[in-house]
Amino acid sequence: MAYHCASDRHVAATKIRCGLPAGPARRGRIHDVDNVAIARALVDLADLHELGGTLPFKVRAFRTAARAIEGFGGSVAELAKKGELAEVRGVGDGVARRIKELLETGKIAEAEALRAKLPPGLLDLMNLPGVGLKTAQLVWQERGITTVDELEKAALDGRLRDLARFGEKREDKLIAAIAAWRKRAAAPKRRPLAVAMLAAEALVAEMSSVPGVLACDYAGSLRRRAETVGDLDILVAASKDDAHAIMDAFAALPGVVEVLGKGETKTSVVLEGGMQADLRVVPRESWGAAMQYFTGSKDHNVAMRTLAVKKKLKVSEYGVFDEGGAKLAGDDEAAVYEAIGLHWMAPELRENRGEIEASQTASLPALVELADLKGDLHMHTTETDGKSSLDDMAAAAKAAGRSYIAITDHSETLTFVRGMTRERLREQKKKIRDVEERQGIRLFAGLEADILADGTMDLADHLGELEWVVGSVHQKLQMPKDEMTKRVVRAIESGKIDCLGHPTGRQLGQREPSELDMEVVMAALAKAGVAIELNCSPLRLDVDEHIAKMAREAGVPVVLSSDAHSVRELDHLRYGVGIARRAWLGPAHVLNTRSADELQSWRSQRRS
DNA sequence: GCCGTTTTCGGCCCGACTGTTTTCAGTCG
Repeated sequence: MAYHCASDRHVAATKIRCGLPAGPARRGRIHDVDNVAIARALVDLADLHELGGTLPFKVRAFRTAARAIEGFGGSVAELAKKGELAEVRGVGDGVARRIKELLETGKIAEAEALRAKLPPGLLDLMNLPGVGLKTAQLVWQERGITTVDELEKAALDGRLRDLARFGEKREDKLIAAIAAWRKRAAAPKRRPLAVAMLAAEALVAEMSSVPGVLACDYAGSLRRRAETVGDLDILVAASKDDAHAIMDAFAALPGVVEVLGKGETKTSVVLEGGMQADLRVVPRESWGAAMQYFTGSKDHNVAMRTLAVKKKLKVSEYGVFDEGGAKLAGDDEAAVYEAIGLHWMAPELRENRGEIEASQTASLPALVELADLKGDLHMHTTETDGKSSLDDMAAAAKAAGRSYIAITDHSETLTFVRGMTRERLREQKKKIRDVEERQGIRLFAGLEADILADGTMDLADHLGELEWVVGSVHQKLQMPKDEMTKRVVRAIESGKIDCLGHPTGRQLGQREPSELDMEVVMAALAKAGVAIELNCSPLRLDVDEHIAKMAREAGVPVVLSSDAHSVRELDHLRYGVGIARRAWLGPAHVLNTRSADELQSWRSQRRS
């Protein structure tokens, strides 16, 4: 969905009740109102103002602030306590005042007052595709319709067709839109990065072989490597004469279950599994400008265009134009940036989090790349819950370009995966030496040792014999924040682990992260000289980009690990690289960009 | 309501598609 990935609609459509979290254990802890809840309250406020006829720019300001808060790294509630809300770009005095009220009282009186004036259900109408402010107001005022159910009934009865700018066709469309909306409401809205990437890569491969296609690639939040992706944006460069046939080919691809719309430049389809994909056909000479435009993010593009306007230039998906309409750039993405006085920026940086300023001053960071990763320090074998043998993992890792790996099966406590005992670890170490020699890749005899409930380490007296130890929490993930923080800090301070594995335990769309005071954990890591894992498994991506950024700022080395349970999963590293780049990590911030020898010397330095 | 190489007022991103019109409003991305 182009640069609207974190769209206002998305936030609004997945509304949750905002206010104080329920339950005796958390009562009164106002700082638990998180960024997402604050953002949703502001989107609600924007919707209410919009329906109430408030000035559009004021409505937009609330939405901008909501987006900024949703994407903000730290805790906005903490900032509010310190009176530093102005640190968030897009939050001024007005929004700060409303946030404070929300945190103190659990609601915004202004929103409640507006809501009281409006019939309940009206906001839901605006979440329907094709229904915006004007239509919602129209059906409410002219037909007294305030709920989706009423709207559906009116459309089925043919009671809408006489309204201004309505007709039979629109009625039919609305009925279909409501059905689709109901269906979608039951399905997950955003997919993990890996799911989206595999689908997009398949689409790009198919479209690349269609006659007339000069170039094809994906853009959108996927190109920016957001951890979850809403819609896919596929771009094709082609001449106008071929556009029609290319659209037909796209709509007829295997895996397409529904065509939502088809025009000269854009076709939208729904794929099996419910994901939406949009194809744009652009002229060859606009390829760079189109890639730039449809990669987003929205905030990045707005900031970039605002800069262009100041220089009396106009930027669109067709190019950069001067006042006289002369085209300055378009076919090449880097040239588009250069035309407005900026350096090209990696897509992962394009979130309007300082990258434009960095580009202006030529201080953009050099970002880590997959090829920089010399080793992979977390993987499993058939010895515990892996699906591939030690031999196969070593061979596959070498083939993938790694020069060393750590074998880190689970520890004894995890009985349900036949966790490793001391004896089996000693046996495995011998085998590792043998495989190492035969396969010609450096192997570290390691372990993913469990951090027990009290913060002590499983097999604690054996860890000193190992060459790489990942310490991870696998059980009792739901501890209260204070206890969990103490538990993890104790493990870090034990001197027995090299890296904290999947630190929050989250699984995208499946399991919420454990409650953890990350600032305390990060300080402990920095002090003890222990690394933090960015687990690249597409279901985890743990830690996220915000925590990875904290690590960079705290000087804590980050380890990008596949956590592979089969040879195929060694490929997971590429997803984590995207997250690391979004956190502005360079090769120097990532520990496994170092050689095996350098890694060992890092380890021994710490242990001395 | 926010913000500043246009700086405390006066701006605030731009184009395609759809369904309704017969020149365009509304919606979306």
